[in-house]
Amino acid sequence: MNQSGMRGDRHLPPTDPPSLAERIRLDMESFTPSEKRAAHLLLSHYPFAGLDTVAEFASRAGISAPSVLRFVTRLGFGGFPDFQKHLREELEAQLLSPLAKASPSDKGQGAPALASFAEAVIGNLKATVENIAPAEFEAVVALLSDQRRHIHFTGGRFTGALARYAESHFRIVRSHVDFIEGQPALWRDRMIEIGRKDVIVAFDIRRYQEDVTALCETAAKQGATVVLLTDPWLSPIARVARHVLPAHIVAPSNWDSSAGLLLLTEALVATVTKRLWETAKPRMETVERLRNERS
Amino acid sequence: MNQSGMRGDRHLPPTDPPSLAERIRLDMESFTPSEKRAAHLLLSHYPFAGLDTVAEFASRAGISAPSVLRFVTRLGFGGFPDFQKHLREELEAQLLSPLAKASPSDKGQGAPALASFAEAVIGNLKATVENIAPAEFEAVVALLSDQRRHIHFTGGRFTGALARYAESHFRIVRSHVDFIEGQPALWRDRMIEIGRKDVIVAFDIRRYQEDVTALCETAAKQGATVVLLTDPWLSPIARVARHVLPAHIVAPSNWDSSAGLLLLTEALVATVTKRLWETAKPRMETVERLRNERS
DNA sequence: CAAAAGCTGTATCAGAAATTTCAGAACCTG
DNA sequence: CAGGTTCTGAAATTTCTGATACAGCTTTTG
Repeated sequence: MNQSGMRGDRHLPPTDPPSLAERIRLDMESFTPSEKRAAHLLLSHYPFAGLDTVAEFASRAGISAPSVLRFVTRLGFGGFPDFQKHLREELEAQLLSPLAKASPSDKGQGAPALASFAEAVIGNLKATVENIAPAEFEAVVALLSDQRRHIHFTGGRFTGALARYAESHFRIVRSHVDFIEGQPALWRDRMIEIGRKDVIVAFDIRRYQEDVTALCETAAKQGATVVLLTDPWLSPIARVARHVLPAHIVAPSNWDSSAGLLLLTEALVATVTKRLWETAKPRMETVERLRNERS
Repeated sequence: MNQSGMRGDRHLPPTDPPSLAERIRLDMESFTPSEKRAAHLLLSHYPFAGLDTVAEFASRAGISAPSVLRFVTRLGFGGFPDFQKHLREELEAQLLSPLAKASPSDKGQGAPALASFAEAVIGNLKATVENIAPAEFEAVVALLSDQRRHIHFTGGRFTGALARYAESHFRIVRSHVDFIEGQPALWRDRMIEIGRKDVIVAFDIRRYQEDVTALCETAAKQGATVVLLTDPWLSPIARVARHVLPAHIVAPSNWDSSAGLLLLTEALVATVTKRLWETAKPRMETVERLRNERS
């Protein structure tokens, strides 16, 4: 009986308002390239991007005005004013309704995976922030803001990318910054130069890598200050580290998430940049100028 | 010259949002009768009543269009468009930061900086997830799960680290994975081998890098499929990209945050790993065994 | 590889919207 | 109640926006 009902309830979204944004996401495939640009712009600043003029919208999206018009026409509106009116009404309805926020549970295949993954990552970030001792964070900032010291970044097979990311930013903010490959053969020789004025910033999460540990132990033995970014179970490097910043890493995946480590890294970059602004600003301008000249 | 502080607009109240509505309430007495009607209409449906046309607003308020114009002029705006723009911006600011109550008070201490930074990053992640088209994400997963294709990762000076991060994971999950340096000299030769069966996954956010764009354009010209992870303003690579995944990147820093890109990367890794589990599992075990043997 | 179809931007136009002008109405003020 | 001031709206004016036609280009298809 009632066959339609059987499959129907699997497709009909239980959520009330068939938001325009949702429709756009679903139809994204059928759009032409420039329509996709318009769609992305609109979704990224939904719905405010659409409340400006056609010219403004087109300019921001990097397409021409007629393309914008064709876009809104394809969405089923009679014209741009119609489109704007819809956005305003939707916005008003949404703003006046009490919750309305947490609804958009998309049905598709990819979305739930992405959404739940994101949720887990966000949980990690919150937990990470709460478990960082302010004094510890501040101490690391002070260390990295000391221009007389040399800063060396290193990491394991996955976290090495984060170390590189950190290095590529700090290299611009201040001098005496470099990256050390994890393989012993690559750093054994350089260890002769590591001393009391050096800082090793190591990234290491579980499946702790022996070569990174060895590097840090050697450096510490020579008097270097070791800063460790790791997981809550603490890499063995913690034994020789002056400062430890742990991040939560568990995600619904076969892999650990490094988002917390990235958060700490970026927060350190941001804070140190502000603290060294007087000297960092001219450096950044110079770098920018050199880049432009080259091209 | 240029004595800061002389500017007239310095009398900003210490309280955060000097909402227009508040000002109108305070100045209500000084309005003329028809201006009061305009003010009441605006406040009763704030701010949506002001987003319509002058004629509409005048009609609803029961006054004439010129009276509306005089009203907004008296409020200090250069014209009706200015007035509307202000309303939109105020609305957007209010809607986008239901969390960001604490304004970026740069007290310099470490912990608040970390907390507010984390809040911004979390906001970015949420916005990123909401603006990703499920079909787009799914399409990319399918592409990266196709074992017959070759996957190449690349990125700019900062995002290159993310590309490496992605590569170091996918390399273990499946075969035919590599990393391409951004510098043209390093990839020109390899381009000869790029064809229809190749997939280029490019990371590129603003200050878009010309060499990465050139790489993708060349690859696309040879028939490769280009996947782009970028910011909401879309790297020029979007022109040749089959799929685009934009991530929000604005943070209270002099630098952009790549957390959204990392989230997408890790979500892709997690999903593809699950999909290829049959073949990925033995691969991962083998990798693990080889690592242990070596040490 | 050629033809067809589709997509996109430039140039242009029509029309609507905001703004100004100005004369009359309402309201004080003495 | 007359003179002056302020306020208001109809109509004229100007600005600017959204819409369209068309041609070049890219991609697809046979």
